[in-house]
Amino acid sequence: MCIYYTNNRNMTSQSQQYEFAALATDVVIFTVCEEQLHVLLVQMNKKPFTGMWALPGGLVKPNEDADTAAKRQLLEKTGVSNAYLEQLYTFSRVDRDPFGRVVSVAYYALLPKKTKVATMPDYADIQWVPVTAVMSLAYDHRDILQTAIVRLKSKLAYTNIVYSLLPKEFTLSEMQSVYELILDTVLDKRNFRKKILAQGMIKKTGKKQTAGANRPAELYTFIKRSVQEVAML
Amino acid sequence: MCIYYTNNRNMTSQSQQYEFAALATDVVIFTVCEEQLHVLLVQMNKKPFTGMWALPGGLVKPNEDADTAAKRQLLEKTGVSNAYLEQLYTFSRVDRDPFGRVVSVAYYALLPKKTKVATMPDYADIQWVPVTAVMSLAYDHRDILQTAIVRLKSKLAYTNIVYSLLPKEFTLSEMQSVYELILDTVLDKRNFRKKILAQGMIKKTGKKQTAGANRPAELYTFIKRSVQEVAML
DNA sequence: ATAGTATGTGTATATATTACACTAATAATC
DNA sequence: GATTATTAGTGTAATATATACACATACTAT
Repeated sequence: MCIYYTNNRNMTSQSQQYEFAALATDVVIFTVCEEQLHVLLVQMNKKPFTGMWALPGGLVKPNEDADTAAKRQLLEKTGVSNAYLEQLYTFSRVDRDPFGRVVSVAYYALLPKKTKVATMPDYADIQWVPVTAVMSLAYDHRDILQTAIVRLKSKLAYTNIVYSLLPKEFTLSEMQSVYELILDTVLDKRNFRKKILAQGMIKKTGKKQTAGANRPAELYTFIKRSVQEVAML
Repeated sequence: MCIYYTNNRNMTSQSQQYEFAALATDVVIFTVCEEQLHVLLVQMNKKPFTGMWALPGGLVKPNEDADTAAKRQLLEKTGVSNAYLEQLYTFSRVDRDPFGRVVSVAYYALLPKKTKVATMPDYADIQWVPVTAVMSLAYDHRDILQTAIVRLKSKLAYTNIVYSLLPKEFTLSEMQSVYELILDTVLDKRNFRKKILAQGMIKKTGKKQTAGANRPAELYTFIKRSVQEVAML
């Protein structure tokens, strides 16, 4: 790494115009609601993507690392600062941005429910969209989204990150439903409960779900809300 | 992403000096030999890291994406062009390079055996080093190596990438030994063979290992040399 | 011929996964 | 207040998977 770098120590981009790329982050923000996996999209109001939808994102600032920039994006768009956020993949196709060389460090975030999002002045619109309803997106954001969905599926199966998609207190049916939606499977209720409870990662709160014209469900909570590598399914 | 970008369309780095980072790749190149996991390191001959060891890497060229740059690094350092190569993580700490803002997209590669490496004119030395013997490294390369080791361990366990660390034809003892070394476990020979053979991913070649003052081992080969997600252990 | 060394193999036990159907608790309706 | 509709909650038997464990085999070197 050093060798190329020292050959180009003056950091102007005049003669070596593309040696230095613009660095951006794009964040795939997921949530589950109404029995569907949703992703937060913004509608662009700048050429050449006017009217098109894209993932929220932006350039990394001089004093930021990519993690910080992604966290900032998440906060600006959702007001949430403590969500699960993980680096996904870096997309660097030379022609991925029509304006020039922009490399994007993509992240994905998981929110416990459809957070109310304020329309930003910089965008035409901002909305939660069911992932099944997402059509074409600006840039290579379709690829980024696809990569995020694959990652989410695999992480759900072998870690406990489901906690980040659930509210603090939740029912076992809600939890099972999250797995079924995202993994696109049907699970046996008794076997699911047996397995999840055997993990020892959740406990009863003692409380029960209030509303509902049927038997009220026990509310559970995660003992630790931190990521652990465990075969959940 | 678009909003910031369009505000800074002129791609000179004069006024917004660090908005545009230098983009580099560093490659953690692994191989197994002499019953140890080895990593390829280069010794630097430029200040301020003169004499220090580092991961092979370099700046991404204008017409390259990060994958291409990593592949080139691997080829330049080892002469190998068909190894397993996977993006690992992007390291972007603001002060990770003493010369300025350099963001590194790290990769890791797996080679079937200790490939002979030619000393490069740009480096003081280049060597295979057992990972247990690696002390401090230049930049944040210690972190990168650590991240790569963690990734390698987990990928070994739930995919078949072990094929990329083995020669075309190999014995079951060799294969078991790779798992034992990297995962730092002891495995039961009969159970290991039962499980691996049950996967149906390898087959006998019919040939036997020649040399050795003992019973010659059957040689096996992978039916497909491509990555599949399978619980191997 | 013998000694040394790594290869190759099977079975019994324990654990984990799967398949499967009814009762319980509540709200809404009559 | 009895009935209906709806989701919650529970156990067992069968199958599949994982584990623990010891000796005969095929070769080289002496």
